[in-house]
Amino acid sequence: MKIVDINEKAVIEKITKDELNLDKTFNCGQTFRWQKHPKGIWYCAVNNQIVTLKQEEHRILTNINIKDKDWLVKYLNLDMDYAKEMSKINLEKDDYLRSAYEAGKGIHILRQDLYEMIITFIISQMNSMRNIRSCVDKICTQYGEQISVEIHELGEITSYTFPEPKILASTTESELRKCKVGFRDRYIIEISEFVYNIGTFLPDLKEADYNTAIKMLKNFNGIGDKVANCICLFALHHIEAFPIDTHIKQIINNYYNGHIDISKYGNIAGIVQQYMFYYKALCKED
DNA sequence: TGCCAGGGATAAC
DNA sequence: GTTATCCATGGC
Repeated sequence: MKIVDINEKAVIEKITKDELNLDKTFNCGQTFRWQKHPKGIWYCAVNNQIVTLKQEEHRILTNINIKDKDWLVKYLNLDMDYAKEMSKINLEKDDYLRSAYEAGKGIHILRQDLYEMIITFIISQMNSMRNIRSCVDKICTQYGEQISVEIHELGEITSYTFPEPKILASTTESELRKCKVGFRDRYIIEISEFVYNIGTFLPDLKEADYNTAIKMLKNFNGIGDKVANCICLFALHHIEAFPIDTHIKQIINNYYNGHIDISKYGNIAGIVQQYMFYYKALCKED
């Protein structure tokens, strides 16, 4: 894999769907904002711009200026060889993971915006993936900023940014409930107020190690063990984090005799978790 | 209709 | 330290 410059746009060369699969990566439950245009191009308002990604057989085309290639590498976690990492895990006696890895190959763990992940995974509690996407959509269209851009193959496309903490800190519970977040309204407003008032909090959280980050996050109402681990995994890139939700619990009960020793997955337990989650929740295999 | 969805807070023991 | 109940909302 390498990134080259074609007409000032970054192109990811020599990358297959087994190495990075955009469909799986954007549909696997870690992000709820990327949209796929009918013409097959993924787009989303991230990094203060509309980013487009088009997967071809051996390369990925972008609208990103070559100057921002470092951001792209970090966001898509192109600086990690997933096959190499997985080769360190013994799959021989781990039938479920072997199947899950085969199904989920190509998923990457994104490095997403911290505040967005905090709010998104507060919304995720006791909610369906479909509803989470709907809530996040409504929050962005009601509170975010509209961005439009002209893309050669698509014409003008429009997307909305995820709102800044300041915006949700100053809304009301009844206004926020128009986004159908239900009982999670006060959690969202409370943490938005805190993040806005204590400007050092998010930077400190980014500097913290995994265990410290979990403790800092669980201090808030609405963030427990599972949500804290999702935030650590999808925003802070603590890829040792292993969120246990209702699907993972069922996997543990049905395929691991009620207990799983995640130490055998070393420091990439989060990647393993994501293969399992994708296989169980999104491949409809049973 | 009742049950479940990428859970967590609270009260009760 | 564990357990039961409730919390909005939508799909099936």
